[in-house]
Amino acid sequence: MPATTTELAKQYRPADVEGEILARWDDANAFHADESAGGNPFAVVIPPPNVTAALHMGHALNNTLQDILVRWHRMMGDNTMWMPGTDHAGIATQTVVDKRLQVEGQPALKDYKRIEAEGGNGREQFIDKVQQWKDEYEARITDQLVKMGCSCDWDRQRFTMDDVCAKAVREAFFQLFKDGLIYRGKRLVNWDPVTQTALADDEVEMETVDGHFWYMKYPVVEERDQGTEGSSDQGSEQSLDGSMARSLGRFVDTGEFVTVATTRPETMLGDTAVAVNPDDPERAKFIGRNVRLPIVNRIIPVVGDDYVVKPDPESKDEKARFASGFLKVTPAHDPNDWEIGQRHDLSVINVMAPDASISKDHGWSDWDDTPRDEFCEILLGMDRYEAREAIVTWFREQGLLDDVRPYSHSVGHSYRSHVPVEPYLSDQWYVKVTDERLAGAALRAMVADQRSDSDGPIWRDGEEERHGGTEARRHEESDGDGAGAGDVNARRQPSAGFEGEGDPGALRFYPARYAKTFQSWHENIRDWCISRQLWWGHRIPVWTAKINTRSRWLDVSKMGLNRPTPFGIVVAQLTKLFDWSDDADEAITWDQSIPTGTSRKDRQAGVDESCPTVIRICSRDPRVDELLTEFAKQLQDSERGIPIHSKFQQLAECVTCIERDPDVLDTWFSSALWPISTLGWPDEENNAALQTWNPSNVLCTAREIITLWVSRMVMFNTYFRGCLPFTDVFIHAMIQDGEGQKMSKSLGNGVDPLDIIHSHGSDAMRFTLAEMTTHTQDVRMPVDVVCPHTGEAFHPKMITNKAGFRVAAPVQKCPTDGNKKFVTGYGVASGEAKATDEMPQARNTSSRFDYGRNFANKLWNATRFALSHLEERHEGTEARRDEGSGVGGSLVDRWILTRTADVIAQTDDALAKYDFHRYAHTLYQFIWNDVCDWYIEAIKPTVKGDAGQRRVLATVLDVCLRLLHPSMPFITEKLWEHLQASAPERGVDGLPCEPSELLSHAAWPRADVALRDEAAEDQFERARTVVTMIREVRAENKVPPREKVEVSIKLDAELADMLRKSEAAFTTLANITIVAMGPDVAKPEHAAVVVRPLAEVYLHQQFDAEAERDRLTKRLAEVEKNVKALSGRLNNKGYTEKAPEKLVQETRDKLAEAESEAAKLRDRLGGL
RNA sequence: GGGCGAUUAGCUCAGUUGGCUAGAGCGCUUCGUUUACACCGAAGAGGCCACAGGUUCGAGUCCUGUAUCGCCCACCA
Repeated sequence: MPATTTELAKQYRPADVEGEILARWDDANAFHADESAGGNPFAVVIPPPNVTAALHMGHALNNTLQDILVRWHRMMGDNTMWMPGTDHAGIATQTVVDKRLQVEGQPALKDYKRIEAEGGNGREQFIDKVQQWKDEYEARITDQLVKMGCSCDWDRQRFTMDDVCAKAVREAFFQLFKDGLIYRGKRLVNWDPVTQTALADDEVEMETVDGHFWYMKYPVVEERDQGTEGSSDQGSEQSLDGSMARSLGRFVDTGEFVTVATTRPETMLGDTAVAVNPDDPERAKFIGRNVRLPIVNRIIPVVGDDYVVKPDPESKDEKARFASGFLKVTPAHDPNDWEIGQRHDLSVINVMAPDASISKDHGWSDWDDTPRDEFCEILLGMDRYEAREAIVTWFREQGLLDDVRPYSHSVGHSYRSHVPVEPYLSDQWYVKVTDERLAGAALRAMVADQRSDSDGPIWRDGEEERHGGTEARRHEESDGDGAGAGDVNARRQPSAGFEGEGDPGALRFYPARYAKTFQSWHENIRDWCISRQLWWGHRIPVWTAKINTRSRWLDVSKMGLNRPTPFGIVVAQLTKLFDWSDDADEAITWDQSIPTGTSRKDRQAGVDESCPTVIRICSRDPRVDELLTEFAKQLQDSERGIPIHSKFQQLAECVTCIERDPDVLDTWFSSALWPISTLGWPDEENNAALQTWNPSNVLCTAREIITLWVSRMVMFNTYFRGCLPFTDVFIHAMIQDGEGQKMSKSLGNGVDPLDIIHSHGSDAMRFTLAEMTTHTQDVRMPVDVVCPHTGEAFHPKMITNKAGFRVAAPVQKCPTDGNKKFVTGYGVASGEAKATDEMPQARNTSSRFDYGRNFANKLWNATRFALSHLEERHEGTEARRDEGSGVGGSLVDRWILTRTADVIAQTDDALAKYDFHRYAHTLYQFIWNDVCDWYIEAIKPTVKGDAGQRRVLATVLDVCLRLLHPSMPFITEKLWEHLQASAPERGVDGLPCEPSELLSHAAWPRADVALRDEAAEDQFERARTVVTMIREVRAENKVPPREKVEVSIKLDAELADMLRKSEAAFTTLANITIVAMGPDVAKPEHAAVVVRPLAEVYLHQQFDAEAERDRLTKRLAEVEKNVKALSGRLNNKGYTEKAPEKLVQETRDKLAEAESEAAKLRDRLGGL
């Protein structure tokens, strides 16, 4: 295509270029990777953005950095694949959609829940609504990524809930279940009593609340028929038993009291112990005794637990100042108490209904067994805060309230309903990540030099005991395989990519400090709750069947089965139906359910392990779900007398009821599989993509996600494939606003990348983001607004909002026309202002991106200049390499080539270390200062007639475009097209420039060491110094820049010779005519003088005594200061004796030079 | 409460094993529209490197402590 500089606008206009370049890449399917292509594999998986919202600046940063790495490796010839996709983001998306439905006045979640409860398909209907949202935002996110220039393999785009990923999720769940690493257990969840759902931890907002500490007295009791002393030993054991409480009559108050301190008196109804610190000298003696819980009259033990803070009124620790030393233990309503309960095997008594009112019907297991006061019944049905008032009043009236002290503390609130969350006991699914095979494997995955061994053994014994994985352990034992890590690896299929870099033990963090976060997380990890009471997500593939206890054993032998268990019967039936033949073990597994009481005693009550009443079935075969759905329906129908289909009859004899688990999996479960699910795992056979690109090479992410995501990917990838998900983890900074606040939707300070692309262009955004990326944690980006009336960008008027954040005032005035107004992102987000036709919403922008925009424009114009000269080769001055002056023969040419070679090396080094700042900064300085300010200026007088020089120019430009392409893909691709047309022959010895249709596919530059020319660098440096001297004296003497002046220069012969060789360049740069130059040049009359060690420059006919005296005096002061510092250093004996000789010699040389210059300056001053 | 980071020019930030006469971009001052670029060029001004101790011949850089800001984790006695 004919391309001439006339086509290039005087200014770079991104909007004119970006669309066209995107189309070219698209036409060429430029970023599609072929797994069979060979070469070093290089893979990156995108951290899949949530489909909750459009991308913001943090995503722009994250994806820019990935794209830089990906484009770099693609150009280096690696088999490069960047996997794009999005995350379904369970609760966040469900909530956002629910909110939108509410705002739009449409049926919302609660309506669909009602439909579902009434037997309709509310669940499906609601999921459809979420699906619509997902489609909309997935498209929007993809559009944003495309417009940012992300070179993802769009043919492979995935979504965490698409079929491919769902298959992986199901398989992973099945395997973990089968291996005893998934279990069902009780846990306190963050319960929102208003919306009546569990909340994830990150959906809980901490707010400081002014409350009180109440000090309540519990009477100490002892058994009547024993002495007053030493009754404790057997009492504590037995008091756990409900039968003990029934015989309260055996206990009498001793008249002693213990005083517990609490911020939540209402939970005392559920107390099952009082704890004291065993090291507490005053109170430890109570351990083993019992107290009577007032109101309820439950007899509860005093236990010793070092969690309890010892009281100390002088302590810095607020808790110690407020503590009474006795801690009431309410396992059902406090997470810490739950832990204490686990340690001491305490009963768990839940005294609240899901709406957080006091209730006896949700786990108040000893309601009928305690001789409670009548007052207890009055409390039933009260809201938790009413109950608090009532209970405090009761204690006061009974004289049992010791004290009340004001106390402010932080309390978790629901981000949805804004009420305090209630820790609430419920059944949940867990992954036993505390297992050696998971957390242990994650620790072993770390590269040795980043792992600190400070905290004893990597794996601590007895961990699972503390975190309550009892059921899972039992299962493991019953399976009898007790699979250790070696076992796991043994049955994994080894794959081509497993050796070397991807081996466990190769995981490395950049910057290294984040390895610590990773390590300590795994050393203190708790089992992972993976069930969520939501609709949007991967549904848990488990069916719960109730066993017909009457018939279950009778017919087993007659049925001819070799599995005399209810599970065996189910399997036998399903095997027949699905023709699994001998592979049933591979297709289906089960978990004998234990009634989910919470103390060991509860669990044991009435449970005969050989005769479970309920089994949980998990299958890796999705067809089972369809079949069991049908079966479940038939079972229901059969209650209405409809006969069961013959194929289900045998099943129906042993199963009375079956239903699918209603919960979905935590979003992070599918995210944890992302590196393998996207590549088609679990299919290993003939799956070249998986073999090639797993492990991938680097994960780029923000640090907040190390625990949530990185950890789990490492554990799962290691467990399922025996290799790492990636070898490098690069953690980049978080972008804050100009006030140092996190960017967030609610503050309206988030910036849409498309807004920046609109105001500055994609390349400018990317390059600036790269330049901002240092190895610190956070970077600030002041946010400006663009007046929608005039397009003017300015810093908005800020206010402090109610929560104390600095935000843009909701309504702003146009800076040029005060009558026109507009609203800001904060105004809209906070609901304080609404966008209208007269008052539209402003786009955000930031002047930070001027840096990249100006640089893009500089590159654009430098290229325009270069191309206008390169085209002239058509006019008959056809160049052959090494002809005439020779390629790179002149000093400036040799200099720019050696600089180019140096910059290539620096660029490689920076990128290899994920040092994006240095990458961008190096190129910025090189292109702007070296290429534009010096090289191009220097060659202006000669380039037209010097074909060799044009070759160098074309080569340097070529290399600049290649090096810059990863960060500025659009402008460089566009300019590449023109360069191809104007100068198809490029490259010099030692720096080949192989042609390529697309710059995206061009080879990464590689320079021969022979191109390095230290002499040229040194010589050019001296020439540059002389030019700068001349410019300085010109400016001081107010010589207009365009005026050519006559100059004589006194310098040594070698330098004079060199400058004469490059005279055209030299005189152009300084805009001078040389009158005389050499060691013997004398100062002419009426000449201005500038003196440096290197040379003395005389500006003819510019003598101005005053300016001269000023300049020389000023310089002399500087030099004298320097002399003083240098000689001071040399006079220090310690320095000359201990510092390296080379350094000392350098100092001596510098001093000599400075002294010589000082002498000359004094001489000149004397001559004035 | 535990952990991590930051504090360097008016602003946003570099400064890699201690050797610094401390740098960049923006902003500011002076000059300038010579045909690549005013999103530009030339020349300049501007810093007790948060504070206090220590190690060292030598500290922006290493150690200890203090202050302020930010982030992550934990946290309802």
